[in-house]
Amino acid sequence: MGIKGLTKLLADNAPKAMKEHKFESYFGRKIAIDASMSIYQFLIVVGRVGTDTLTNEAGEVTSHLQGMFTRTIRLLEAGIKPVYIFDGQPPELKKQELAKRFSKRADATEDLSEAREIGNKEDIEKFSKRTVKVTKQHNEDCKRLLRLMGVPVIEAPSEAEAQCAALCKSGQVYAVASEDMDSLTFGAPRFLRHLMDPSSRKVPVMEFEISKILEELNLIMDQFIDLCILSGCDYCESIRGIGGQTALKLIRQHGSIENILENINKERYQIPENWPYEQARELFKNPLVFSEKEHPEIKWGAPDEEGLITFLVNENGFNIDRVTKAIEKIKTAKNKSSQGRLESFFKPVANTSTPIKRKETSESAKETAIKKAKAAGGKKKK
DNA sequence: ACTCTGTCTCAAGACGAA
DNA sequence: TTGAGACAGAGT
DNA sequence: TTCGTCC
Repeated sequence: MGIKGLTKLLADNAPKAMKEHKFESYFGRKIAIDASMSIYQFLIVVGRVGTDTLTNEAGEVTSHLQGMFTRTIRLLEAGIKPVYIFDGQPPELKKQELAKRFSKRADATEDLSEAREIGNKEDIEKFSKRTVKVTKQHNEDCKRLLRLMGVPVIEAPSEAEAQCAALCKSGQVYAVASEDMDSLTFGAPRFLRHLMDPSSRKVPVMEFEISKILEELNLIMDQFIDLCILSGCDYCESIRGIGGQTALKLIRQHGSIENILENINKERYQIPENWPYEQARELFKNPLVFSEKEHPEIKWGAPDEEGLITFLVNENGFNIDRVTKAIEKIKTAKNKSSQGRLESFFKPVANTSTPIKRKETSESAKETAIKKAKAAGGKKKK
């Protein structure tokens, strides 16, 4: 779930800390990406018609491979150097949350068989999406694929998001790309949202810098973490009746959760029993991650052409022409970006963030989108 | 009236031929 | 899974 | 731009 409402909270209270950037401006940059999140999305959506997905001869799902393959090529073609981070063991505190998700999936499985009996297509599709789970096998498949592509893979000891943030803190990558706002709470200095979107949608890449967020909110990192816990995170409950806005007010007023608890009206606000906010804070502040020396060196290599053909074509039924063409793309992209990042390419574009709201009424949605795109494009340079 | 929270719903990739 | 948007209801 | 296909 990430941090509840954090995007909106930042848009309202720290708009200058968010900047729009062009996808192309990340040429030559090393970017850390949480793999599980992507795999999950691919399994849900790639090639799905009803309950069917893309599969190989043996009937095993290949949607995640198709998705990971094409997306990674897109990144490489843009000159981006991705490194994928895989999840390890979840922390104890998150187990409760995971248990909830597990039972939801179980419910969905029941709903699914019910829907099957009735034969409602839409329901079948809806419920089957909810039963999707990223398995060990999916993860292993993707690791193998990425290694064959010459793209580095890191297996985190615990939370992938935390490992991503650590890589960014130590300067091994330029930024963390994710849709999960947790990255900021883990202290990723530079965080990108919607990195993958701009191709098909009109959403620009949104870049957050934690230092600017802290500056603009006038908080120190510890207070920001407390703010996130109060707003609602994966590790523990929050206080009913307190959302982002109120949390920010309270943190500004009292400085820490401890002080808030001392001063708050406990008649009005129910503090959860045995509230483990201190442990949650510790998980954000000092998460279990590998240091630079503890994980393999991050290197981008040449693709293993034979290996890719064996894996994708022979084992998973991919079309050989497509794979061959794709390999060519990888090689071309590699040559182009091997000189690294030309700084002259990268003119600092001073663009301010635009608060994102604006309601679109039914039919004019398309038009509005076009107008927006034009307006944004025109404003950027002057 | 206004602000905030909580609950519900929805949609979700990438490509290229037409 | 994730966020966002629309809505209702509670509190100020 | 839209729509069907990828496996």
